Amino acid sequence: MRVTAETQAATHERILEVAQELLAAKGFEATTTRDIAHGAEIAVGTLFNYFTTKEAIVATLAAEAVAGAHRKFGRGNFEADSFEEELFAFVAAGLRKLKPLRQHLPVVLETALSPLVLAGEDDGQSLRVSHLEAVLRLANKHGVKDLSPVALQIYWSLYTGLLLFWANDKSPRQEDTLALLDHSLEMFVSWLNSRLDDSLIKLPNKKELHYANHC
Amino acid sequence: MRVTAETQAATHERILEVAQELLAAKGFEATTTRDIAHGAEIAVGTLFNYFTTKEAIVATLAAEAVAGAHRKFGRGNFEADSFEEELFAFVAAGLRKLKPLRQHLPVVLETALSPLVLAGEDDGQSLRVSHLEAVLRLANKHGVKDLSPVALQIYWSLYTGLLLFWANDKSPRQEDTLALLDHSLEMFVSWLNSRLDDSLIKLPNKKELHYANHC
DNA sequence: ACAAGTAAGTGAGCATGCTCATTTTATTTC
DNA sequence: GAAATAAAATGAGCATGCTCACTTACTTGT
Repeated sequence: MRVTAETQAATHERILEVAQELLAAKGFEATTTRDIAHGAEIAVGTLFNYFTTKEAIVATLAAEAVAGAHRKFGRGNFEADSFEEELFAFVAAGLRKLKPLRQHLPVVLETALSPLVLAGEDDGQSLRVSHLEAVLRLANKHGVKDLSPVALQIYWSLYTGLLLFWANDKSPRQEDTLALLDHSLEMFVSWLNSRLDDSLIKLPNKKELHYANHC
Repeated sequence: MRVTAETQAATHERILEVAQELLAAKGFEATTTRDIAHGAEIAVGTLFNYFTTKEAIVATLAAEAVAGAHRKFGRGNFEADSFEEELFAFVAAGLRKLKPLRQHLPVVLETALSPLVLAGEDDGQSLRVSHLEAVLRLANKHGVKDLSPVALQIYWSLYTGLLLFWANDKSPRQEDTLALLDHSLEMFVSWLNSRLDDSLIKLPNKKELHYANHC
């Protein structure tokens, strides 16, 4: 069984390699599951023993690509700039790793990047969860304690919007995407700070007010 | 030919009606294009003379659903609250119209809701473009002049993030979504205001600084 | 009134993502 | 080492989104 386990890991890896090559060469639509299976020298049925859907393969590629960046920033041995600047560096590092998949990210938006998708999913959710965990670690490191679920969701909106924009960014070196990231984070972080201030001054929470009659 | 034109419009409408019924009854995946064609009493080929893809049908349903809200707020005869409150009411009105399609919105995220998708698309882009145009009108009405492309893109990130969240919102009356909307808009509008202030005080534009070496 | 031309309709058929009953391979038991 | 058992691989086949060569229906010119 040990031999089998190693073989399985090798097959898993081979599938991902072949998929990445074909994806880069022909794009997502033109790359059929038969192609991938053939390239990995397995049957189609075997392919689906390793990945539940074609999109899951891309999701896994994306998750593995950014895993490095997550680990690097998770160790916390990065020089401590401001929260905003470190967050910027973190996201930018993730983008660099994701570059080969740039144009194929929209196809995983629905599953891997969607918020609140039914839990239990293997590789899809890992991208979202591990990214948000890394953001939380960065926040805590800079004294921004316990981001609320709403704050995390807003961050996720901005992040997925950035990825979608990036996928279609035609500017020469994707500098438009970096500008968008810069402004998004500036807005997000200063909003976080203003909320911290509010809670210190203990202003009455008025957020219930003007959506009560819009339900 | 006039008779034909009317017939076409009727067929177009019948397709949408049938699609909406089947979608509500069985969901997007379980509703086949053969089902829709059969329900509309046309051949499958005819269906694809009217809509380029299955998703385009949903996109059209969504676009038509929100058209009413767009027109209402476009007329500008709405009592003038603050920009933030009117924007909230605008988006909330859109959500109410979209309610029957709530769970099916993710499938059009890739196409209809994606930013910068190659122009020329019929119904998909119309949702994005007309929504942003309505937001621009609201902004101008409240003295927020000429939202920059970046600001619009950030708004779109927040809006699509909201729709994705809404599609999976399990809270009894989707109050979580409204809370998310409230916070998103509060952050967005106060960020807009702070940018207005900045440009008045003519601070040197520092936005190029810290992403220059992250490309 | 008829022929020619044009636009819309049609559905058999294709491509492809995914399944599942069957076969093959690996491991354990005696 | 043979039989039994478990696990993994297999690929024919299914479902379905979409196409396209052909048919049908209607308009126009004479």
